[in-house]
Amino acid sequence: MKIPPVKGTRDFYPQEMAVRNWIIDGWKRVSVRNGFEEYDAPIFEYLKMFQIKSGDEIVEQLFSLTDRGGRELALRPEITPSLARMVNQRINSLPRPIKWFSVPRLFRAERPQKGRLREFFQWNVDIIGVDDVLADAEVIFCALDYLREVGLGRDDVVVKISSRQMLAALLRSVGVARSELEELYAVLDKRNKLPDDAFEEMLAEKIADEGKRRKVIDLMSVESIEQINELLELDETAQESVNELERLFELLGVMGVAEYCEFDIGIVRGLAYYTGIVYEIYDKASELRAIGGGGRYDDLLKQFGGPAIPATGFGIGDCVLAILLEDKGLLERQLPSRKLDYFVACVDKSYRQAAVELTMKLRSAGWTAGFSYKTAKLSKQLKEASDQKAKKCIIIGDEFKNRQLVVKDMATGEQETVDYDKFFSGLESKAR
RNA sequence: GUGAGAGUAGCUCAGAUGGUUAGAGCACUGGAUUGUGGAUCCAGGGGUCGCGGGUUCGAGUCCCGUCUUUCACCCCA
Repeated sequence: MKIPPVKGTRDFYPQEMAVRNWIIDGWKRVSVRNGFEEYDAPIFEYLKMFQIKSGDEIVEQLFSLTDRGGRELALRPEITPSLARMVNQRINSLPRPIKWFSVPRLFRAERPQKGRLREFFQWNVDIIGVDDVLADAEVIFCALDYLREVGLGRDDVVVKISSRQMLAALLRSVGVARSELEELYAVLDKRNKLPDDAFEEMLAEKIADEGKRRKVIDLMSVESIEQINELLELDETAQESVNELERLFELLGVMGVAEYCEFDIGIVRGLAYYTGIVYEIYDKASELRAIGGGGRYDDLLKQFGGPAIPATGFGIGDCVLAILLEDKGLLERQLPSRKLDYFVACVDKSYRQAAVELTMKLRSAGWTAGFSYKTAKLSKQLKEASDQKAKKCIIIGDEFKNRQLVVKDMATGEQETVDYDKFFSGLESKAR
């Protein structure tokens, strides 16, 4: 009976595994050099943990189960709640700022489509305990540091940035009630995803008043922070958040990544918990869904039963990123790394044991070494050596009776006969 | 959850109007070559044609269902 892979999952053959490792190793390396420490949490949590933040709607999109003790659990669809829990548990003993990252494997029971699967990896980088917009700039830099390193330039990716707090203040100043904001965000989030008339139609369902609606549409059409000043009289909160955004762009300039960043008032994020700066990372051609996104979530730890501590961070998934990297031709070189330092061949069955023994000696000395399961035909063994990308091939033949080996350089084809003991004394000094 | 397209060997795909034993290239295994690899040539293995049901003397081909997949919508943490 053939059992197929589960819907929305991937098998990682060595080829795909090499790509996955390359992506994740890059995430980790960049996180560490930006001063972040790695953490992780269980792959399943109490179901209710994921309901706190997002409500019952989210439950439909979770893989959930009841264990034998009757506990209602769910495979994690994100790691931020676990992060909040972990930080809250030790909030009084953790030195601040808390700069942590993680590469969790996540699960969402959605219908798979381009760039979205049911099981995936996500790079999460967060700074907890810093109010300053400098922290937002630092995590954005961290994301760009990675993207730049793997070869994505300013013609490939863009970070679109706005501020929830500013948007809220501006909407209130044009007459939108505080209680209407939440629902409106969902519509405004579509601003960049819909044609103008469809967007306006959708907006009309939320805002009946023509004049008020016009003002919102005008507001959502601004293309720069300066334009906001021209369009509206700013109250104190609005001015504060505009200043904050301006400072963020200034800092991104200092960090040398300004050309990757642009203001876009249409960035709202679907998620309710964002409180300040929000951003999404897109491919420049905007052909794919968002590569990642993030923002400030100053109230989240409190919602999870902790003190009110400011926090900011982002997440980047592996699916869209891999598609973009593939499109840009940046994955071609990521092949499985089965590269042998030495391949040990023997010309005759009688030398087989010597070949095995020699191979193990090489391995113990720290070299990557292999031998063939075939003993017939040297030519076959040499073919196997080149298939496995061996740098050198050691041939054990009749010279071995005089304790000598033939060492062949597979790249140049040159070979020399060397004394067995000399070969090993030379090797060990090299390995150190 | 809604809508549309697709499913033949590990991969890419042939297989008019239903008709004997379902093919090719690549990949894989072996040989040509008993102490010298990447090439070439030759040979071989590999398929319940996604699965189930129906129509028919006969189904890879037509019909229905189902699963998977792709794309879009919903949603996007």
